[in-house]
Amino acid sequence: MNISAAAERSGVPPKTIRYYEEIGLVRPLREDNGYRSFQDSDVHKLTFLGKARALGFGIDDCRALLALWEDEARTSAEVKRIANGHLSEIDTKIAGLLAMRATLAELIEHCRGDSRPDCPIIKSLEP
Amino acid sequence: MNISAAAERSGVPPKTIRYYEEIGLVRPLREDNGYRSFQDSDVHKLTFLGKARALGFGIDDCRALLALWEDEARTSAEVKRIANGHLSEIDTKIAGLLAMRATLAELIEHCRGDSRPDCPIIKSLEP
DNA sequence: AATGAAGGTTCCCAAGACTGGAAGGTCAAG
DNA sequence: CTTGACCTTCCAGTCTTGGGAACCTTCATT
Repeated sequence: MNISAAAERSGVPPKTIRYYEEIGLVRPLREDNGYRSFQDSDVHKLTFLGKARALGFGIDDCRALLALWEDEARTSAEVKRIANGHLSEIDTKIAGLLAMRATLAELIEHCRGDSRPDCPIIKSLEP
Repeated sequence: MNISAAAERSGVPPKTIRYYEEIGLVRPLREDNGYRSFQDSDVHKLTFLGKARALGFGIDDCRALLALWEDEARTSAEVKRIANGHLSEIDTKIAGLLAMRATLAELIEHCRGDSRPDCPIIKSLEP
């Protein structure tokens, strides 16, 4: 299977697949002509990676999760540990964004948004 | 005033100040020896930028807000427009993160996290 | 005067995770 | 044989810093 077929089946764009190969996440075989040759197992890995990325896992987490997936002796505790770490990061980001949002929304609420220069948003940024 | 003093007063690190100069957000004068020479107005701008960045505004928004701040003929409507645009982006990000968080939290909840390989988190990533 | 510390300067590299484009090889159909 | 759709590699850019090297200036101390 060529790269575009693998891309279509996995949902991961060709460019990204090449990048994943470059950083060692997948290792497709090569045809005599130099084209990458994807097995079903490669496509499965790519699909796995696509889903993990969609959940926001970073590349390093993806690498670890992929290794665990292929490790029959894995423990669910290790998987859970990684997932919990990622969850914490997400929560931190959400908290930061919510704080920003609250401040910003309040400023916007008090801004008349008319043709005058007077504006609490600008005012809040002033030294 | 040298760069480290300006950094201290504005709260913006020297490296970041140099970057802001590079992209034209501030234009400090230069001493004969080549050192940057910051006026109070430069420090005020940097402080303004620091606050705007802390609210999550992108560099382009910061540039626009800075211009509006210095424009006596500005309209609060224009400021509000930028702020609302940014609020939308924040809301989009929050929504994405909350969706991820919900999925991930549910998976984690159902993962026993023991020494066995069986794991709903990994399972959800499988093709 | 000489020296050393503490500042300043520029420039390059790294991050994360791709994405776009250029230059060129390969393949199947007409 | 040509066309067009693939494929390949390599280079560069994204965005906002942070780290560090190599070098210059200034000031204080020996």
